[in-house]
Amino acid sequence: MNVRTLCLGILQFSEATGYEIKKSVENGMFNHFIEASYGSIYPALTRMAEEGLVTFREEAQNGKPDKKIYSITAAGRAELVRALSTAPRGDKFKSEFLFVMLLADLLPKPHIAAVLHQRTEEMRAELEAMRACAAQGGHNGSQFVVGYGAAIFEAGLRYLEENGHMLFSTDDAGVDRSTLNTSAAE
Amino acid sequence: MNVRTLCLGILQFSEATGYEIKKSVENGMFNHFIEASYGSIYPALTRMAEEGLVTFREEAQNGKPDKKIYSITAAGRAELVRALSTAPRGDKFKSEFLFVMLLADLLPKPHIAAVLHQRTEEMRAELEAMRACAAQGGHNGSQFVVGYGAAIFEAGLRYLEENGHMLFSTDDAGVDRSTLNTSAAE
DNA sequence: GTGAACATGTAACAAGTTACATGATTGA
DNA sequence: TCAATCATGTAACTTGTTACATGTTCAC
Repeated sequence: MNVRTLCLGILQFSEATGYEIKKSVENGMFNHFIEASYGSIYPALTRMAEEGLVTFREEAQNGKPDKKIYSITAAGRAELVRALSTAPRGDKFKSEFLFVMLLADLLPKPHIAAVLHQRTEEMRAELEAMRACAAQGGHNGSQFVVGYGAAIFEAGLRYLEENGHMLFSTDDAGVDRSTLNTSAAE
Repeated sequence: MNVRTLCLGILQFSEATGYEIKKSVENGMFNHFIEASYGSIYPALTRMAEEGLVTFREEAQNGKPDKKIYSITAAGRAELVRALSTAPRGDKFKSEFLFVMLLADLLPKPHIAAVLHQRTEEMRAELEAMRACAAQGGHNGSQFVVGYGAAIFEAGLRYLEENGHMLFSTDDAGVDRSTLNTSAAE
């Protein structure tokens, strides 16, 4: 999924400026599974306006550049539906944190403890933010999506709390050379 | 985290060819939070060999190109530790599936049902593969990491099973225009 | 005899991020 | 007075993916 579709999806909820789109992706209800920067949002909006997928009206401002408030058009909605209709690709999850934990043996234990603690706190904060969003309600889709995020974060957090100690038990046989490449499919 | 660090981390477990690194990232125990393609692995390995972070011995093969079996060096290990010591960036989760669910209103219900069903089956399969990996054991780090993945997938799967129906209830007030951009921090 | 697995490598391309440029206002 | 928020936009840069090139063996 590209930034274009992302913008169309957000504009489907309500008209917005590029700035607002960025903010809603950064702090809003969906920040846990979506991402985009100004450098990709602004060009996408400009191009889609040329193509008739969105329109905008300008609002003059004091000092700041004119505000461009974008709305999705019928053509844009059609394009959005088309994009949403192709089978979604599998979820992508990338975690530097887990990679560090995987190789925890190589690092001093106090450092591991610190990293673990910090990640726990981050997740606690994110979960709380999500629950606050969930409490505000919204339509079916957003409730479902926020609920999913909360479920995942809860599970992750609980796992860290209950299993973090694994990284410190002194079963120091070094790394296991036999099972790394073994997949269940083999 | 870049492909270089990724390769060093895997070589820390055991020597391997570029091909094997790719496979272990694709099907191995850690495929749920790591990713890399041949097009990034091979150049990384070549360059790191030039820099002395890894070494390799060649094994002649019939028909196939010579096998290059890479090992991490002391310098490589130092570089790995250095890379692992900088604070890990927050986890990144991207989900086209959730984005489609967010906008489920726009699509025919049978289609949503199909997408939901497919994602459920995919996750069920992935979870099973992960549990098989977990059963094989491994050192602390890998157990922790595989366990984390399993916990997350279990939670996600359970959520889909228990809440999928939300997307079909006929509370058709359209999309909610008021709560989209509202973050908990505001 | 057809496709998958094995095995390496490159070049063109895609997509997005970072950093910069500009500048008023507002709160700590 | 210093940082943050509001507001748009561009250009250079990173990073990695996709597709191609090559060729054998093995299982169905």
